[in-house]
Amino acid sequence: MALIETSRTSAYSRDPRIVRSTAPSTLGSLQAVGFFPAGAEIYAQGERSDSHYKIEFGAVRVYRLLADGRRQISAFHFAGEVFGFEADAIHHFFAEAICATNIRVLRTSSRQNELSGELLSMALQSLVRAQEHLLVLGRQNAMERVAAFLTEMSERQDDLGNIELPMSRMDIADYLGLTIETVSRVFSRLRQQGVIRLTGLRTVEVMKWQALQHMID
Amino acid sequence: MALIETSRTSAYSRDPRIVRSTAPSTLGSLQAVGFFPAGAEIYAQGERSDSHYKIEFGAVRVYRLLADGRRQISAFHFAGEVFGFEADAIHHFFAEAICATNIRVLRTSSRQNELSGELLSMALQSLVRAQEHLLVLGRQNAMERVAAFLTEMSERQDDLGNIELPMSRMDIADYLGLTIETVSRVFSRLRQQGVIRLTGLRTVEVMKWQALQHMID
DNA sequence: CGAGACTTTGAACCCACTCAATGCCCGTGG
DNA sequence: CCACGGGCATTGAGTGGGTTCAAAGTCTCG
Repeated sequence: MALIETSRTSAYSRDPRIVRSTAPSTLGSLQAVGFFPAGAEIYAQGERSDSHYKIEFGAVRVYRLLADGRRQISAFHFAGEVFGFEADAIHHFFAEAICATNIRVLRTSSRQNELSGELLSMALQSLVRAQEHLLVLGRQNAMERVAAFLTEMSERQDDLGNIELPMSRMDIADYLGLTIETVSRVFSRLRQQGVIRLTGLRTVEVMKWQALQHMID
Repeated sequence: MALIETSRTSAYSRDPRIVRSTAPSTLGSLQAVGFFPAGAEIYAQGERSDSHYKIEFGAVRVYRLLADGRRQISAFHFAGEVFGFEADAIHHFFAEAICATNIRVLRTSSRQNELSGELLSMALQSLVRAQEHLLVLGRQNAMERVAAFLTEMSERQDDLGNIELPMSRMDIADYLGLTIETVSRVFSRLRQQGVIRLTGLRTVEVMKWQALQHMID
């Protein structure tokens, strides 16, 4: 794969080699708990894949890179969710911890049928989310994308009204197919319109749900 | 769902009520073969979903609509493929035949485990395709999108070099998140550069594979 | 051969990007 | 405690690729 390490990720995130906190030793079918600090790589495109990953706490970004460094985050995952499904035992994407994250590795059992009902269900949820995100990337403008993002993040958290965003503006931009400047400008515009309040850099309070919903349909 | 019939689809495709050629009667677990002429609806967003669909011949588009008529095709499917996976027994998308198409309906069996291994595999293939398409829609320009499209269509057909495109320019545009004018302009540019030849309106011959590949990475 | 549907081409516009500078937050050290 | 610094985030000005609007061309099927 002609995928290269790019300058944009230079600083803090990729270099430190991470040691998983527990050994992947047990001979049963699910095991191995690992802690990943912010920015740590969980797996890389091209690696062999024989596991799924369940998040115990924290958050994960799954993404792809072009040779010139353009990045598309295909999904965010949060506590309780499972990710890392692959069709052919090869990882087609990169996965990194967004913040301090603990992950349980679910080794794909040879007796796959036992789990496949549950796995199928979770994979299908990922499929529907990805296909719905195609509409956002293909057909919605910047304002609609951010509105859709805030709505999605809110729906995936228990606390309604106050949204915690563990990811940076660059992560949001790379998820929405925008630049950080555009994301920032849209946040500002929503703030000026009184639709949201930025209670912290990574916390958003939605003041006018109706206005937000009206933007995405 | 606030999805409305839009003016763009006015003319030929949606109105004629289609009658499936065979009754969905049998009491076993997989049955009901149906023929769909070009433009016929296979299922609609919001309908109950208790089946998958296997294409015997023909081609299908799966898409979503916004209230104002903007459309995003999330996937094309061809002979031999299975589509219509849903996470929660409700269709989240529309599916239509692109051309004359025959479809076998696979009723989701209550003993889902028997099929789930195979179904899981096909669903995962759809998932990987959708996630890879996110990169195209989020981060690639018009030329790169068309090059990726031609490459994908070629890889999914046996005949290399000559690509059959059953779908219209509008379908291609709505798959790539572009307008028909842009798609047409890019085709023209590729033709002028000698990269492709348009042997028919719906047939493309690739003259310079290397140039095409160079565009997408 | 005519009509409608689809495609191609042209010209002007606009939204998001690029480039650039400033601001903010927080951890670190004097 | 405050000054400094680095990493993000915000804001501004100008540019450009794709869209929009419009018209001409082409294919197909009665």
